[in-house]
Amino acid sequence: MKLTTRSRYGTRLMLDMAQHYNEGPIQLGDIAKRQDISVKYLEQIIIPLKKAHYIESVRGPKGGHILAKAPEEITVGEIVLLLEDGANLVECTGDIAVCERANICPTRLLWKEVSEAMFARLQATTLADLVKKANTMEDMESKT
Amino acid sequence: MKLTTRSRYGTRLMLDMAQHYNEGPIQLGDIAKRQDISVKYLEQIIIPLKKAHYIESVRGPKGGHILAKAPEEITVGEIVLLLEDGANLVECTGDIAVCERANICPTRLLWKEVSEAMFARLQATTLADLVKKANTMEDMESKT
DNA sequence: CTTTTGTATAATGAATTAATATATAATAGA
DNA sequence: TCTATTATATATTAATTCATTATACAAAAG
Repeated sequence: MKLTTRSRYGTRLMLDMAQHYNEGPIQLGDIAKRQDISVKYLEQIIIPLKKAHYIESVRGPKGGHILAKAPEEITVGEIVLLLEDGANLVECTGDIAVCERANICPTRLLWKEVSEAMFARLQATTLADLVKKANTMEDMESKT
Repeated sequence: MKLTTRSRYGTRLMLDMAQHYNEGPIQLGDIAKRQDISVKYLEQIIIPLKKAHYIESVRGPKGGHILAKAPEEITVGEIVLLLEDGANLVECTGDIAVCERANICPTRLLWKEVSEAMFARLQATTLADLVKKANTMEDMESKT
Protein backbone atom coordinates (compact mmCIF):
# COMPACT_ATOMS: atom_id res chain seq x y z
CA MET A 1 0.00 0.00 0.00
CA LYS A 2 2.97 2.27 -0.55
CA LEU A 3 3.20 4.90 -3.23
CA THR A 4 5.64 3.77 -5.90
CA THR A 5 8.80 5.68 -6.74
CA ARG A 6 7.11 6.55 -10.03
CA SER A 7 4.61 8.91 -8.45
CA ARG A 8 6.97 10.13 -5.74
CA TYR A 9 9.83 10.86 -8.12
CA GLY A 10 7.36 12.20 -10.65
CA THR A 11 6.04 14.67 -8.11
CA ARG A 12 9.57 15.78 -7.24
CA LEU A 13 10.33 16.10 -10.93
CA MET A 14 7.34 18.37 -11.38
CA LEU A 15 8.11 20.29 -8.20
CA ASP A 16 11.65 20.88 -9.41
CA MET A 17 10.33 22.23 -12.68
CA ALA A 18 7.88 24.44 -10.81
CA GLN A 19 10.78 25.80 -8.78
CA HIS A 20 12.39 26.82 -12.06
CA TYR A 21 9.25 28.01 -13.78
CA ASN A 22 9.88 30.73 -16.38
CA GLU A 23 13.59 29.98 -16.57
CA GLY A 24 13.39 28.38 -20.00
CA PRO A 25 13.85 24.69 -20.78
CA ILE A 26 15.02 22.63 -17.80
CA GLN A 27 17.20 19.64 -18.55
CA LEU A 28 16.62 16.24 -17.02
CA GLY A 29 20.33 16.04 -16.21
CA ASP A 30 20.01 19.02 -13.89
CA ILE A 31 16.86 17.73 -12.24
CA ALA A 32 18.54 14.37 -11.78
CA LYS A 33 21.45 16.00 -9.95
CA ARG A 34 19.30 18.20 -7.76
CA GLN A 35 16.85 15.45 -6.88
CA ASP A 36 19.38 12.63 -6.81
CA ILE A 37 17.44 10.41 -9.20
CA SER A 38 18.93 8.71 -12.28
CA VAL A 39 18.38 10.47 -15.59
CA LYS A 40 17.36 7.21 -17.22
CA TYR A 41 14.61 6.69 -14.71
CA LEU A 42 13.37 10.25 -15.04
CA GLU A 43 13.19 9.73 -18.79
CA GLN A 44 10.74 6.91 -18.11
CA ILE A 45 8.67 8.84 -15.66
CA ILE A 46 8.35 11.96 -17.77
CA ILE A 47 6.70 10.12 -20.68
CA PRO A 48 3.12 10.03 -19.31
CA LEU A 49 3.49 13.60 -18.08
CA LYS A 50 4.32 14.69 -21.59
CA LYS A 51 1.54 12.64 -23.13
CA ALA A 52 -0.93 14.27 -20.77
CA HIS A 53 0.38 17.68 -21.84
CA TYR A 54 1.70 18.79 -18.48
CA ILE A 55 5.13 19.18 -20.01
CA GLU A 56 6.50 20.32 -23.35
CA SER A 57 9.98 19.45 -24.52
CA VAL A 58 12.69 20.85 -26.74
CA ARG A 59 15.38 18.69 -28.30
CA GLY A 60 18.99 19.44 -29.00
CA PRO A 61 21.59 21.52 -27.16
CA LYS A 62 20.01 24.05 -24.78
CA GLY A 63 16.91 21.89 -24.97
CA GLY A 64 14.95 20.58 -22.03
CA HIS A 65 11.46 20.57 -20.59
CA ILE A 66 8.95 23.25 -19.70
CA LEU A 67 5.76 23.13 -17.66
CA ALA A 68 2.82 23.59 -20.01
CA LYS A 69 0.70 25.08 -17.21
CA ALA A 70 1.37 27.35 -14.27
CA PRO A 71 2.31 25.61 -10.98
CA GLU A 72 -0.93 26.97 -9.50
CA GLU A 73 -2.89 24.96 -12.01
CA ILE A 74 -1.33 21.56 -11.54
CA THR A 75 -2.37 19.47 -8.55
CA VAL A 76 -0.42 16.61 -7.05
CA GLY A 77 -3.58 14.55 -7.44
CA GLU A 78 -3.33 14.83 -11.20
CA ILE A 79 0.29 13.70 -11.12
CA VAL A 80 -0.37 10.73 -8.88
CA LEU A 81 -3.45 9.77 -10.90
CA LEU A 82 -1.25 9.62 -13.96
CA LEU A 83 1.76 7.84 -12.52
CA GLU A 84 0.09 5.36 -10.24
CA ASP A 85 -2.39 3.22 -12.06
CA GLY A 86 -5.36 5.44 -11.22
CA ALA A 87 -6.08 6.70 -7.73
CA ASN A 88 -7.83 3.57 -6.52
CA LEU A 89 -6.58 1.50 -3.61
CA VAL A 90 -8.14 -1.62 -5.16
CA GLU A 91 -8.86 -2.79 -8.69
CA CYS A 92 -12.54 -3.53 -8.19
CA THR A 93 -13.26 0.07 -7.24
CA GLY A 94 -12.59 1.29 -10.73
CA ASP A 95 -13.66 -1.72 -12.74
CA ILE A 96 -16.55 -3.73 -11.31
CA ALA A 97 -15.87 -6.60 -13.69
CA VAL A 98 -12.68 -7.77 -12.00
CA CYS A 99 -14.59 -9.39 -9.13
CA GLU A 100 -17.85 -11.26 -9.30
CA ARG A 101 -18.55 -10.45 -5.65
CA ALA A 102 -18.45 -6.73 -6.40
CA ASN A 103 -22.18 -6.07 -6.10
CA ILE A 104 -22.52 -7.74 -2.71
CA CYS A 105 -19.17 -6.69 -1.25
CA PRO A 106 -19.38 -4.05 1.47
CA THR A 107 -15.61 -3.75 1.74
CA ARG A 108 -15.42 -2.66 -1.88
CA LEU A 109 -17.51 0.42 -1.08
CA LEU A 110 -15.28 1.23 1.84
CA TRP A 111 -12.12 0.95 -0.23
CA LYS A 112 -13.74 3.29 -2.71
CA GLU A 113 -14.51 5.89 -0.07
CA VAL A 114 -11.02 5.63 1.33
CA SER A 115 -9.55 6.09 -2.12
CA GLU A 116 -11.66 9.18 -2.57
CA ALA A 117 -10.57 10.62 0.77
CA MET A 118 -6.96 10.09 -0.22
CA PHE A 119 -7.40 11.61 -3.66
CA ALA A 120 -9.31 14.61 -2.33
CA ARG A 121 -6.34 15.54 -0.18
CA LEU A 122 -3.99 15.15 -3.14
CA GLN A 123 -6.19 17.33 -5.32
CA ALA A 124 -6.13 20.06 -2.69
CA THR A 125 -2.39 20.62 -3.16
CA THR A 126 -0.89 22.35 -6.20
CA LEU A 127 2.72 22.52 -7.27
CA ALA A 128 2.66 26.18 -6.24
CA ASP A 129 1.74 25.11 -2.71
CA LEU A 130 4.69 22.75 -2.65
CA VAL A 131 7.07 25.44 -3.90
CA LYS A 132 5.93 27.78 -1.15
CA LYS A 133 6.29 25.05 1.44
CA ALA A 134 9.77 24.22 0.19
CA ASN A 135 10.79 27.85 0.62
CA THR A 136 9.62 28.09 4.21
CA MET A 137 11.31 24.80 5.01
CA GLU A 138 14.60 26.06 3.62
CA ASP A 139 14.32 29.22 5.69
CA MET A 140 13.74 27.16 8.82
CA GLU A 141 16.69 24.96 7.96
CA SER A 142 19.11 27.84 7.38
CA LYS A 143 18.31 29.39 10.78
CA THR A 144 19.56 26.37 12.72
CA MET B 1 -0.35 1.98 -4.31
CA LYS B 2 -2.85 -0.83 -4.09
CA LEU B 3 -3.95 -2.48 -0.89
CA THR B 4 -2.49 -5.98 -0.68
CA THR B 5 -4.63 -9.09 -0.53
CA ARG B 6 -3.40 -9.46 3.03
CA SER B 7 -5.39 -6.52 4.32
CA ARG B 8 -8.31 -7.02 1.96
CA TYR B 9 -8.67 -10.71 2.72
CA GLY B 10 -7.96 -10.00 6.38
CA THR B 11 -10.82 -7.52 6.50
CA ARG B 12 -13.15 -10.02 4.85
CA LEU B 13 -12.01 -12.67 7.30
CA MET B 14 -12.85 -10.40 10.19
CA LEU B 15 -16.12 -9.33 8.59
CA ASP B 16 -17.11 -12.96 8.13
CA MET B 17 -16.40 -13.61 11.80
CA ALA B 18 -18.40 -10.54 12.75
CA GLN B 19 -21.31 -11.89 10.71
CA HIS B 20 -21.16 -15.02 12.85
CA TYR B 21 -20.49 -13.31 16.14
CA ASN B 22 -21.81 -15.24 19.14
CA GLU B 23 -22.15 -18.46 17.20
CA GLY B 24 -19.20 -20.15 18.87
CA PRO B 25 -15.87 -20.96 17.23
CA ILE B 26 -15.81 -20.33 13.47
CA GLN B 27 -13.56 -22.58 11.41
CA LEU B 28 -11.20 -21.26 8.77
CA GLY B 29 -12.46 -23.93 6.39
CA ASP B 30 -15.93 -22.41 6.51
CA ILE B 31 -14.67 -18.87 6.08
CA ALA B 32 -12.52 -20.01 3.19
CA LYS B 33 -15.56 -21.46 1.42
CA ARG B 34 -17.78 -18.47 2.02
CA GLN B 35 -15.14 -15.95 1.05
CA ASP B 36 -13.52 -18.02 -1.66
CA ILE B 37 -10.02 -17.67 -0.24
CA SER B 38 -7.63 -20.58 0.33
CA VAL B 39 -7.48 -21.96 3.88
CA LYS B 40 -3.71 -21.97 3.77
CA TYR B 41 -3.58 -18.30 2.98
CA LEU B 42 -6.10 -17.44 5.68
CA GLU B 43 -3.93 -19.32 8.14
CA GLN B 44 -1.11 -16.91 7.32
CA ILE B 45 -3.25 -13.84 7.55
CA ILE B 46 -4.86 -14.72 10.85
CA ILE B 47 -1.54 -14.92 12.72
CA PRO B 48 -1.04 -11.17 13.32
CA LEU B 49 -4.71 -10.80 14.17
CA LYS B 50 -4.30 -13.41 16.88
CA LYS B 51 -1.08 -11.89 18.16
CA ALA B 52 -2.80 -8.54 18.48
CA HIS B 53 -5.59 -10.23 20.44
CA TYR B 54 -8.41 -9.52 18.04
CA ILE B 55 -9.03 -13.24 17.76
CA GLU B 56 -8.91 -16.20 20.12
CA SER B 57 -8.66 -19.74 18.89
CA VAL B 58 -9.65 -23.26 19.97
CA ARG B 59 -7.91 -26.37 18.67
CA GLY B 60 -9.32 -29.78 17.88
CA PRO B 61 -12.67 -30.91 16.50
CA LYS B 62 -15.38 -28.26 16.90
CA GLY B 63 -12.52 -25.82 17.30
CA GLY B 64 -12.14 -22.57 15.43
CA HIS B 65 -11.78 -18.86 16.02
CA ILE B 66 -13.72 -16.27 17.97
CA LEU B 67 -13.60 -12.48 17.89
CA ALA B 68 -12.11 -11.28 21.16
CA LYS B 69 -14.01 -7.99 20.94
CA ALA B 70 -17.46 -6.95 19.77
CA PRO B 71 -17.71 -5.96 16.09
CA GLU B 72 -18.60 -2.44 17.25
CA GLU B 73 -15.19 -2.16 18.86
CA ILE B 74 -12.98 -3.20 15.97
CA THR B 75 -12.26 -0.71 13.21
CA VAL B 76 -11.08 -1.53 9.73
CA GLY B 77 -8.25 0.92 10.37
CA GLU B 78 -6.87 -1.34 13.07
CA ILE B 79 -6.99 -4.33 10.76
CA VAL B 80 -5.30 -2.55 7.87
CA LEU B 81 -2.70 -1.06 10.20
CA LEU B 82 -1.83 -4.55 11.31
CA LEU B 83 -1.82 -6.30 7.94
CA GLU B 84 -0.27 -3.65 5.77
CA ASP B 85 3.07 -2.49 7.05
CA GLY B 86 1.65 0.45 8.99
CA ALA B 87 -0.78 2.96 7.52
CA ASN B 88 1.81 5.13 5.79
CA LEU B 89 1.87 5.66 2.04
CA VAL B 90 5.64 6.18 2.18
CA GLU B 91 8.45 4.91 4.38
CA CYS B 92 9.89 8.30 5.29
CA THR B 93 6.61 9.38 6.86
CA GLY B 94 7.00 6.96 9.71
CA ASP B 95 10.77 6.83 9.99
CA ILE B 96 12.62 10.05 9.19
CA ALA B 97 15.94 8.22 9.04
CA VAL B 98 15.24 6.41 5.78
CA CYS B 99 15.84 9.55 3.72
CA GLU B 100 18.44 12.25 4.26
CA ARG B 101 16.28 14.77 2.42
CA ALA B 102 13.47 14.27 4.90
CA ASN B 103 13.83 17.58 6.73
CA ILE B 104 13.78 19.68 3.57
CA CYS B 105 11.26 17.62 1.60
CA PRO B 106 7.85 19.21 1.18
CA THR B 107 6.40 16.18 -0.53
CA ARG B 108 7.08 14.08 2.55
CA LEU B 109 4.73 16.29 4.58
CA LEU B 110 2.06 15.94 1.93
CA TRP B 111 2.35 12.16 1.84
CA LYS B 112 1.98 12.19 5.59
CA GLU B 113 -1.20 14.23 5.47
CA VAL B 114 -2.62 12.03 2.75
CA SER B 115 -1.83 8.93 4.78
CA GLU B 116 -3.64 10.45 7.72
CA ALA B 117 -6.69 11.29 5.63
CA MET B 118 -6.80 7.72 4.41
CA PHE B 119 -6.40 6.23 7.85
CA ALA B 120 -8.99 8.52 9.39
CA ARG B 121 -11.59 7.18 7.00
CA LEU B 122 -10.59 3.61 7.81
CA GLN B 123 -10.81 4.27 11.53
CA ALA B 124 -14.32 5.62 11.10
CA THR B 125 -15.65 2.23 10.02
CA THR B 126 -16.19 -0.67 12.39
CA LEU B 127 -16.88 -4.29 11.59
CA ALA B 128 -20.42 -3.69 12.84
CA ASP B 129 -20.84 -1.01 10.19
CA LEU B 130 -19.73 -3.46 7.52
CA VAL B 131 -22.13 -6.13 8.76
CA LYS B 132 -25.01 -3.68 8.59
CA LYS B 133 -23.96 -2.58 5.11
CA ALA B 134 -23.71 -6.18 3.97
CA ASN B 135 -27.28 -6.81 5.15
CA THR B 136 -28.74 -3.87 3.26
CA MET B 137 -26.81 -4.86 0.15
CA GLU B 138 -28.18 -8.39 0.31
CA ASP B 139 -31.71 -7.02 0.65
CA MET B 140 -31.20 -4.85 -2.41
CA GLU B 141 -29.80 -7.79 -4.32
CA SER B 142 -32.69 -10.14 -3.50
CA LYS B 143 -35.25 -7.63 -4.75
CA THR B 144 -33.90 -7.63 -8.29
C1' DC C 1 28.94 18.01 -38.92
C1' DT C 2 29.61 17.26 -34.22
C1' DT C 3 27.92 17.63 -29.75
C1' DT C 4 24.09 17.81 -26.86
C1' DT C 5 19.79 16.94 -25.58
C1' DG C 6 15.42 14.28 -25.90
C1' DT C 7 12.67 9.78 -27.56
C1' DA C 8 11.57 4.98 -27.93
C1' DT C 9 11.91 0.33 -26.84
C1' DA C 10 13.87 -3.50 -24.67
C1' DA C 11 16.10 -6.00 -21.13
C1' DT C 12 17.32 -7.11 -16.46
C1' DG C 13 17.69 -7.58 -11.58
C1' DA C 14 15.60 -7.24 -7.19
C1' DA C 15 11.99 -7.18 -4.15
C1' DT C 16 7.50 -8.09 -2.82
C1' DT C 17 3.29 -10.51 -3.03
C1' DA C 18 0.56 -14.40 -3.16
C1' DA C 19 0.01 -18.88 -2.39
C1' DT C 20 1.22 -23.73 -1.34
C1' DA C 21 3.52 -27.59 1.16
C1' DT C 22 5.01 -30.20 5.06
C1' DA C 23 5.26 -31.37 9.59
C1' DT C 24 3.62 -30.82 14.38
C1' DA C 25 0.29 -30.06 18.35
C1' DA C 26 -3.98 -30.15 20.72
C1' DT C 27 -8.55 -31.99 21.77
C1' DA C 28 -13.39 -33.77 21.18
C1' DG C 29 -15.74 -37.76 20.87
C1' DA C 30 -16.03 -42.85 19.83
C1' DT D 1 -6.89 -44.99 24.26
C1' DC D 2 -7.42 -44.05 19.41
C1' DT D 3 -8.78 -41.44 15.51
C1' DA D 4 -10.43 -37.70 13.09
C1' DT D 5 -10.45 -32.86 13.11
C1' DT D 6 -8.88 -28.50 13.67
C1' DA D 7 -5.17 -25.16 14.67
C1' DT D 8 0.05 -23.80 14.56
C1' DA D 9 4.65 -23.17 12.77
C1' DT D 10 8.00 -22.95 9.36
C1' DA D 11 9.67 -23.39 4.83
C1' DT D 12 9.27 -23.21 -0.06
C1' DT D 13 7.81 -21.73 -4.51
C1' DA D 14 5.58 -19.21 -8.22
C1' DA D 15 4.12 -15.06 -10.08
C1' DT D 16 4.03 -10.37 -10.43
C1' DT D 17 5.42 -5.82 -9.95
C1' DC D 18 8.88 -2.42 -9.18
C1' DA D 19 12.97 -0.14 -10.10
C1' DT D 20 16.57 0.54 -12.94
C1' DT D 21 19.80 0.25 -16.75
C1' DA D 22 21.02 -0.42 -21.71
C1' DT D 23 20.88 0.38 -26.59
C1' DA D 24 19.66 2.60 -30.62
C1' DC D 25 17.66 6.53 -32.83
C1' DA D 26 16.12 11.61 -33.72
C1' DA D 27 16.41 16.54 -33.63
C1' DA D 28 18.70 20.88 -33.45
C1' DA D 29 22.22 24.48 -31.91
C1' DG D 30 26.54 26.39 -33.05
